Formats: sequence, C-alpha cells, structure tokens
Amino acid sequence: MTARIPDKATVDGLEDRWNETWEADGTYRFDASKSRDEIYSIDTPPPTVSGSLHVGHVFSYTHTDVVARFKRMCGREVFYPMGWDDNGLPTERRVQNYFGVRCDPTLPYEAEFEPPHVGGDGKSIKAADQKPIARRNFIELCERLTAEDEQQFEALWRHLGLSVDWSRTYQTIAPTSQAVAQQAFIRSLKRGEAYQAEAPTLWDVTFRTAVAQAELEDRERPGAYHRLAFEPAADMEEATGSYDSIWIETTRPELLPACVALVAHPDDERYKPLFGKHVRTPIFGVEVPVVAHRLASPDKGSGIAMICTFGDVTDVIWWRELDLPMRSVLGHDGRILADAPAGLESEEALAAFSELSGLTVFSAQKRIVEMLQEADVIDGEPRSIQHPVKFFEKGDKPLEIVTSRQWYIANGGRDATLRNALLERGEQLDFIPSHMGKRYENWVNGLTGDWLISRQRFFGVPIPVWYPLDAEGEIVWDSPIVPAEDQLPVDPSADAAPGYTEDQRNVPGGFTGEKDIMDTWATSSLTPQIVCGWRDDPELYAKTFPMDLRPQGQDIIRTWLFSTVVRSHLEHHQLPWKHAAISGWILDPDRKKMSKSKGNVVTPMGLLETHGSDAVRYWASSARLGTDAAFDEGQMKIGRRLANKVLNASKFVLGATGIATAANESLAAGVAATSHVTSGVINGTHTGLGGGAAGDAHPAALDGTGSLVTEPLDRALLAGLADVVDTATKAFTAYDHTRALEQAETLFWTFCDDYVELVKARAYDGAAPGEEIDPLAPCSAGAASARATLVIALETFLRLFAPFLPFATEEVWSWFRPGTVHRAEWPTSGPLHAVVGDRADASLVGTAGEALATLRKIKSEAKVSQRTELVSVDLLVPEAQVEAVNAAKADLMAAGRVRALQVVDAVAALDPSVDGGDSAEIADTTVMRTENAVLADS
RNA sequence: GGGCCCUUAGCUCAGUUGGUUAGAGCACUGCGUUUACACCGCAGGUGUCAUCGGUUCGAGUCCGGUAGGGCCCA
Repeated sequence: MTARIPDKATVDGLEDRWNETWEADGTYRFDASKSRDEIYSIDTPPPTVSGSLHVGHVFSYTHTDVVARFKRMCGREVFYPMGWDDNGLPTERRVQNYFGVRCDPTLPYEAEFEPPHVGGDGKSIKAADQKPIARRNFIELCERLTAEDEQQFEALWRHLGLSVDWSRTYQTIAPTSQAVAQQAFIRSLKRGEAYQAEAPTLWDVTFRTAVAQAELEDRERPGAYHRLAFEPAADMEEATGSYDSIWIETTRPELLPACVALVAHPDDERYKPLFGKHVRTPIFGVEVPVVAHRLASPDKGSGIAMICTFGDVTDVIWWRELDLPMRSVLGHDGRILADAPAGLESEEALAAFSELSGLTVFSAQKRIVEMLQEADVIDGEPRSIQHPVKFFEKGDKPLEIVTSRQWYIANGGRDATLRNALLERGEQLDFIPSHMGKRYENWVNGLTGDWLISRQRFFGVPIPVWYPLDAEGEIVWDSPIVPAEDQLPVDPSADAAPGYTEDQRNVPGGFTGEKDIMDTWATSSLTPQIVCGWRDDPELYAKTFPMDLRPQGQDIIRTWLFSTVVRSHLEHHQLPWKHAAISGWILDPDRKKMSKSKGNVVTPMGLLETHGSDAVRYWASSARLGTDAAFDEGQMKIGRRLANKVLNASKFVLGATGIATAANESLAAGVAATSHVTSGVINGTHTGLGGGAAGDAHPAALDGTGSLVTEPLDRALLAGLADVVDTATKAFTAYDHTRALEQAETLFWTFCDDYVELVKARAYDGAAPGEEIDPLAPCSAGAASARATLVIALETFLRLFAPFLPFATEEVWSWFRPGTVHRAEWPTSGPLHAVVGDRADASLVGTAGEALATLRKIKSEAKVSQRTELVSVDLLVPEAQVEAVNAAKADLMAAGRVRALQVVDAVAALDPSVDGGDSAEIADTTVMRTENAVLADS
C-alpha cells in the first residue's frame, strides 16, 4: 500500500525530502523575465564562511526567509541570492591554523604546493611554526578552504529551509565581486571621493594592518598613571620666577621620547601663566611648549598632559589642530624604532633612546620607568586605574597609532555637506523597527574622519592602482596608474600596469603595484551592486536595484548598513534599498548575548536535527524584529508541537471529508475530491459558487451565498478565519511576522480543540470507525457544510503557516493539492466572505467553545472520561449568548455526548418564580455554568 | 558623559488610537488511551503591570522624575 497520507504522521525527515523536491522543481528559482513591479529583491547578508554559524544566524536568516516566502506567495518574484563573505582576515587566520602556513609576499610561487598540515585541529599553530609561503599559494589555500566551508553553510541553510535560489550564490572574493569593488573604487577615485593620504593611522600590531573607525571597540584595561617631572625651560623660569618642576601624569611613559608638547585646558588657572612657555622632557631633555586646548580635562590626573605622536586619538587631534611637530618612535611591528626621532640630540638623550629601541611597548614601559626612577624624576609608585583602550574588534592587543600612507573613501567624516546628505538618506530608509534609525544617525554624527580602506593584508580585493617610478626608482605616489573598467579585475602585484611591461616592475622609470588590499567592507558595501549585476547585467540591474529589503543584525548598522548607503549615495545618488529589517540578539538564559567566546553556543545543525527545522523556525519567528530573544528550546518544542498538529489535524480533515480516500488513489482524484467537497471553492478549474458537482448533490442554501456552508457554526469559523487573514496580511505587510504567526496559530488551536471536536460527528455523517468515506457520495446538508468548512479552513491555514513551517505545510499540501504551497497564493478574505455571506458572526465559535468547555468541566471534576455520556444537563447561559448556544446545540450535544441538553437563560434562572432560585447567592450571570448534570454509569 | 531600548504570572512574551474584571504559551496539579494526534486531550490556581508623581471621568497604555537591565557612541 503506497498511501499518499501516512498512517503515522511525523515531522522527522521532512527536510531532506522536500529540499530535494524543491531543488528538482526549481521552486525558489528566480525568474528574471518578470517585470520590476513583480520583483521583490533582498540583499541577504553574506555570512563569513570562516566563522561558524551560530544560533543567532539561524534566528535572523529565518526572519528574512519568512518575508521572502510571504512576498513570493503574494505573487512577487523574489530575488533572494545568498553570498559568502570569504574575503578578509578571518579567512587568513583560519587558513594559517588549518594548514600551518603564513603568507610571505617576498617568496616565489610554488606550483603543486601541498601545505604541511591539513585539517588543523582548530588550535592556533604558533607563528614560528607556520611555514612561510608565497602570496599566490596562500590565496589558493584560502580559496580551497572557503570552498569547503561554503558547502557546509549551504547544507545548513537548505536544512533550515531558506528559500534561496541556490543557483545564484556569490562570493565576495570572486572575480565578479572584485571587478565591482574595483570599478566602484576607480569611479570614486575619479570623482575625488577616494584619495590617499599620509596620516596617523590606527594600527593593529598583531595583524600589521591599518583599521578603520568602524572596526574599533573600546575595552576596559588596567593601566597606571605615572607622575613625571618636566623641568621649566629658561622662558618659563623667567615668566614665573619659579624653578619648580611641572608634574604630569601619563599612562604611556614609554612614549616620552615622542613628546611634543604639554597641554592644559585654556581656562585652567593653574596653568594659564605657562601657556606659550617651554619645558624640558625628563631624561631626553627635549624642549617642548605648553599649549592650551579645550580637550584637555582639568580633573584628569594633574590637569596637564603630555602630547605624544601618538599615544591615542586625542593626541592626533592635538597634533593636527595645534600644528605640532612629528616625533614618531613606534614601528609597524609595535616596537620602538631603531632611530631616535628629530629633537633628540644630546648624547644622553640618544643613549637613553638606544636602551628602548627594539623593545615592545610593554618592555619599553618597564625599562623607562626604571630609568625615570634612577633619574629621580618620577613621583612615587604608579597609580593603577581601569581605562578604556581602543582595540581592533578582531584583535587582542591595543591599537597603536602610526603614520603611513593609506587610501580613504569619503564618508562624511570630514565634510558636513556629505554628512548631512547621508543623514538624510538614513531618514529616507524605512528601518524596522524605526528606532534603529537612531543608531545610524548617532554613528554618522560621531564620525571623526573618512573611511580608511587600505589593509596591509593578502586575501582580499587588491586596490587597483599602480605607481610610476621616477628615474631614481622612487615611487611617484601622486600619479597613480588606473586600469580601464573593462580590464577589471586586476591584481597590481601580478598584472603589469597599463602601458608598461612586466619587466619594468620595480625598476627606475618603470612602475610598482599597490600592495594593499581593500577593507572587507569596501567590497561588502557593494553587495547590492554585486548581486544585481550593476557591472555586467544591466537588464537584471534595472529590475532589482534599488533593492526592496536589507535584513541584518543591529551590530553592523555602523559598518555594513552605513557603508552600503555611502557607496550607493556616491555612485547612484539614491538609497540601495527601501527597507532595512534589523534582527535582535539571541540571549542565553542568563540574558547574556550568546557568543563563541562565552562557550554557550549550541551548534545550529544539532538544534535543527533535535527539534526539526520547522520548530526552530517557529521559535525564531516568535521574536519581533529588533527585539532580543531568549534562546528557548521550550519555544522550539511548541513549534514542533504545532507542526505535528498541522500534520495530524490535516489527516483528520482529509479523512473525515473522504478526500483521503480519493487522494490515496491518486493526487488527481484527491484534487477532484477537494473541489467536489468544497463545491468548487477550492479547485483548479472553476471558481463559481454552487452549481458545481457538489452543489448538485447537496442543494446549497438559498440565502445568496449559494454555498454549501450553511451551518451557523461553520460560517462563524470561516468568518473568524477571514478576520485572521486580514490581520495577518496587514501585519506581514508591515514586517510584523510575529503577529501574523500568532494570529494564525491562535485560531488554529481553537479550530483543533473546539471546532473540530464540535463538528466531528456531523462531518462523519454516521460513518463507522475506520470506514472509508466516499467524498463523492451524497451526504446530509449538515455534513456537507462541515466538510466544506473543514477543507476550506485547512487549506487556508496551510497557506498562512507556509512561511513559518515550510516543511510540514508542504508535506500536507502534497497530500491533496497540486503544485507547491510555497507558490500558492497568499490567502485573502474575499473568498471566505463570499462563502459565508455578510451575516456570519465569528463570535459563535468562541461561545460554542465556552459551552463545550463547560460541559467538559463536569466530567473533569467528576474525574471520569470525556467519553462518558451526560444523561441530562441544564446549561445556564448569559442572555446574550443563548441564541448562539442554541444555534450550535446539536453539535454541542454530540461533542459533549449529552442525551438531553436544556439551554437556560442564566438571568431568568435566578428568578425564584422560574427555578427555585436556590443558587442565586453564588451565581455569576456573565459566565456559563451547568446545573442538574446527570452522568451515565461508566 | 550623550543617545536608544527594556522592566507585565515561577519562565518566555502579547497587550493596537487611554475604556468594563490585564491575556497566551510553557512549567505546575488533577483527570482521561475518544473513528487526526500520548510528540495527545480535558480541567484547574497564578499578577503591588519596576517605582514615585502628574494629566484625565478613567492610565499597563500618555507626560515627568527615580531605580534596575541591555545596546550604541564618546
């Protein structure tokens, strides 16, 4: 027996089965022939493949998928590509550990290279043990590993049921992406938005690369104030008549040789007389001025601070605004330079400096404190403090500031006009929830400079420029050589500059290639341009850009969202998308953000396998956009129960209506039976109400609806369902998927617990247990009404649940409906209203349900089976509900197994003249209750 | 220090433009193998709506203060 509908329904195993079918049928394939109006385009975040996916990803990607499925059912052709962000530092680090190698760009390429390790155990391999390899070999390993990672990611996403068109994946490192990134860069360069500058730069000494403001984070770190004495110079002694030392406090004594001034607040009376005069630095004896600046805080330390080039970002501001000299002491490796800076001239100064050179900042600090103590220019012991220190978000050593030549892209950080334009873009964007727009606004207002896009790394998109070398072999930075757009992508390290040959590389009069690559965000800020075909598919681009939706996490508003707006504004003078849907965090049971470092992460695949994908999706869907959600496996169990219930309730409906009988013969027979049972309300051929095959067999009510659905209770259910459809549609359209789910879910449980129980007997129409029902055979009008209602309701519920529970709904759909539920039309209330007419009262379902519960309570309290018959019972009902209860009386008697049911007006029952009045003192006439119940012997 | 969000039952959360007695699920207790489902069903108890004040005929909801939590930015 190969029954279409299984005897025992289960949600287990649905994922693989349906994913295969969807792939084979191209269910989610994007049809590029559709018009712009029909298309809904989504700019999905490309996950970093070198990281691992965690529960938070499952959470937020489900939010997106739910919208995609809704829009698809609403008739939109959904453009929903998935990308992989394999570009950048995370991949490099993973490759180093996985293969035990590191990149050394000076080495030659080795063909047939095999790495020393494969499949590292995840532990770091010490830098010293990593085999140095050529840049090209290194990049090949990056590509090899990301290809493997991508497959695992895709498998997880498929298992979760993302309705992505898997034929349209992209990688941020792929040649097409590189070409887009380079083209956008070149255009910005021509418009003057991209430029290079020699400037103080935040620098990660571990990764030896510059980092951007957006990648910073403050971390509280222990530090210590060291109190140092500066001797007054002659002009100060003269002005003040005092030989007293000036005491400053610093957390960076090792930068003393880089000191260029002392600074105090202009209003600080203590130091006002010193402004413009000079002091000499301890040990090094360099004469530096005392200057005034509003950023000096009088209540910090002694109120006067030393300015170094550079200890922190405030130093940079002081240096720039006060026009101070440069006295760099720190190298790109985080060690004190070999050569003393300008200004250190005396033999003692040079000798002192030589003791520090080559040391790390940590060792240099220890050494200089000893030297200061020996010279007796330090006061007491260092005073320990906790203070915020700037870190690269992926780094673990404090950032240093070094001066270097870097590429920048304008982002409003230095230009009020651009900043205001970008603020306006933020206002035009529909953030969901809207308050997330504040984060954007705060960030833009807090920008302190342009976007630094150069990275001194290897696996990324090369900055597409070369520089000429003059006759002496010096680089002419000011005239970069730029490729033509149709040459892209280029790799200046491997490709010769236009107009040159490779043998002119690095020779006087020749050229040299830019070695730096771009910040990962400089590529991912162009995901709309990459996926929409800005460079190479104008037709697709016209139909998909600007995109409809950017879903993402709140943590990357300042990076991904903002930088994408910047690029789109610069290149296209418009927003890249209309809506930005922001998902919240997943919190662990202690209300802490879940993250790998805290060791509280559950593997997503394990979760999906334990609970089922629909169940996990249900949990994710239960959280509104922008709201943090608890990681709650209880909620997943509820989701699983719901999915299971969908299967079982469907089994009942199809069984009681006889559709199962037909469907088990063939799908076509099931479809025909469905059409017959609903009198064509659900069918594939005609939409007319009444007059169909079923209409002939069961004359429809002559009340204008021409519908088989004649019973007030049945009409009430469908009227309520029509309301739910309207509310859910409205909510979904406003990106409130949670409300849409909750609406459908609530009515569905009422449907299962009350409505189905009430109409069960009527729908069976006297069929014996286990007896197969012939859906085409004549039946009573009451049965026909119930059967039509059950099927119409079920079919509507399936479509309402399809975005949330794609597997269970598709499974049921396949039992009796043609095609896929995921391309079925999103339900509308119109057809439901047509079936039930204008006068249907949705509240009847609730009233009947309450009456049923009141009857059940008798048996629950008597501790007997619900199956026990009630020989007789009086049901006391609030006056306003008497009519409704009477309308459902027959169903109530059947469901409650009542032989004699007296429906009594609860108020009238209180009247002693009507009914003894013996219970008047406790009666609450607003609540249903029973009296005189007589249970049959069980 | 600035900005934003949150605080409702033991837990997770709804509660729309202010309107009767503030809801759901989970958990808990008791009962029950019903011609869909024991991954089930039925029935049952659960509140200082963080706190103080204001507006109002009426406040969980609006306004202000305070406390606590979270996030972003300095």
